[in-house]
Amino acid sequence: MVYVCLMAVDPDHVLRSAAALLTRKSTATMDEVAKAAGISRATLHRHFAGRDALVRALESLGIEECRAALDTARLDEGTASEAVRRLVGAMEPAAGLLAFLYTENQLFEGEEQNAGWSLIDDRISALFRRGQLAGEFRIDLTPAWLTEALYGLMASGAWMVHSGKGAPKDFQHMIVELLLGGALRREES
Amino acid sequence: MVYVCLMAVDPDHVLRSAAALLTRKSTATMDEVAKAAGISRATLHRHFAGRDALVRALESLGIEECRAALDTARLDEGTASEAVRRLVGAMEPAAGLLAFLYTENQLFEGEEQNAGWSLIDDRISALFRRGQLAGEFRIDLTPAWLTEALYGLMASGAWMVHSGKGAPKDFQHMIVELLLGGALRREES
DNA sequence: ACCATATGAGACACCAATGTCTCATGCTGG
DNA sequence: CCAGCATGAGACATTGGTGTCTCATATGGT
Repeated sequence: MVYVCLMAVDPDHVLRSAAALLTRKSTATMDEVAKAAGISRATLHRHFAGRDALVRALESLGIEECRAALDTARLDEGTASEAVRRLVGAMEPAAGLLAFLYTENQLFEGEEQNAGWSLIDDRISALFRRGQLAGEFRIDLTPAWLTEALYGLMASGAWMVHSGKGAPKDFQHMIVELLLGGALRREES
Repeated sequence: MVYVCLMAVDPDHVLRSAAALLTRKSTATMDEVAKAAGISRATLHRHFAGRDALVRALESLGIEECRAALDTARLDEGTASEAVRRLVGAMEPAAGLLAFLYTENQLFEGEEQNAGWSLIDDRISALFRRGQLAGEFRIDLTPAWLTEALYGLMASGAWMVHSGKGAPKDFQHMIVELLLGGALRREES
């Protein structure tokens, strides 16, 4: 007879609470993370061996959300511009978590889970490359740089929204318009 | 009789060493910082009361470098586009330090030294606003967002160079072209 | 009703980094 | 040469966070 999850704590809920907290305060202690999730530190420790394990799990969550966003954005359909717009919209909910991981991962430099990120980078880079081949995007900016810039702009956008200096509803527009159109005004609308 | 700095350690040299190190490893200990500067931890501690004081000093250094970059870029001269290009070029040496402070300052949220940053933000925002008033920049992206985006792109650029995925010589071009022109290809060259 | 399991609360040792101290050793100016 | 001071090295206590443990309790299945 197998006893499955009696008063089980939802690990996903814990992860999302942790993500929300660490997004705001990246140095939050295990105790704070536990309180934020509404559980005790002991229980938190039962589900995640330690802080490293927690961050790893958060990284996996981030990778998974990115993958899901990439899927729902259907990068192969329509013009590359439209795909970029969909992508930014789909990734918006994960922007805060990504910003946290973006700054945290410099510590795990040259580690293992980079494979997961590489896949995501590749898919985004491929999108920009598709736009270049279609004559839609300029070719003097490498897909790798455009990908990195997309991350940076999403982090800036998330920071702007989080600090109250920008409205969440403008998130997608701000990023897409700047990334694709740039700051220069165009005569041809 | 006043004895002035006999075997004095150059505080500026210490700060720059610390900046270079913390740019790469933001969690470096005081011991590592001291070793990087070629001094003992005791001496480091004599010059900077603690880690907080060190970070504060680094923040002041960053503010000062930004101010200097703003001055040398002569934001009032020529077109706003040219001024932006000069600004990015002038700020490039400080990009790594800025990226470090950018992630570190979320801890000192709502503190005092923000006044220094506000001045810098204002000058950059004013530049973008000037470009808008001159009909050079589009008006649907706020100066505040353009400023934030500039920071984000510089951080991404610094990361790209630091990780070896991009050449330092491309730093200015990558950022300015994307920020001003965007990713879309233009028929009118 | 009973038992198995997960949880909460707390105690505990441990570790890394910090901050403070002392002392010996240099160097520099007079 | 000598006095004075900054430095380097190291010892030391302290702190904050972590990881592990135990025990009491509540809950859900049988």
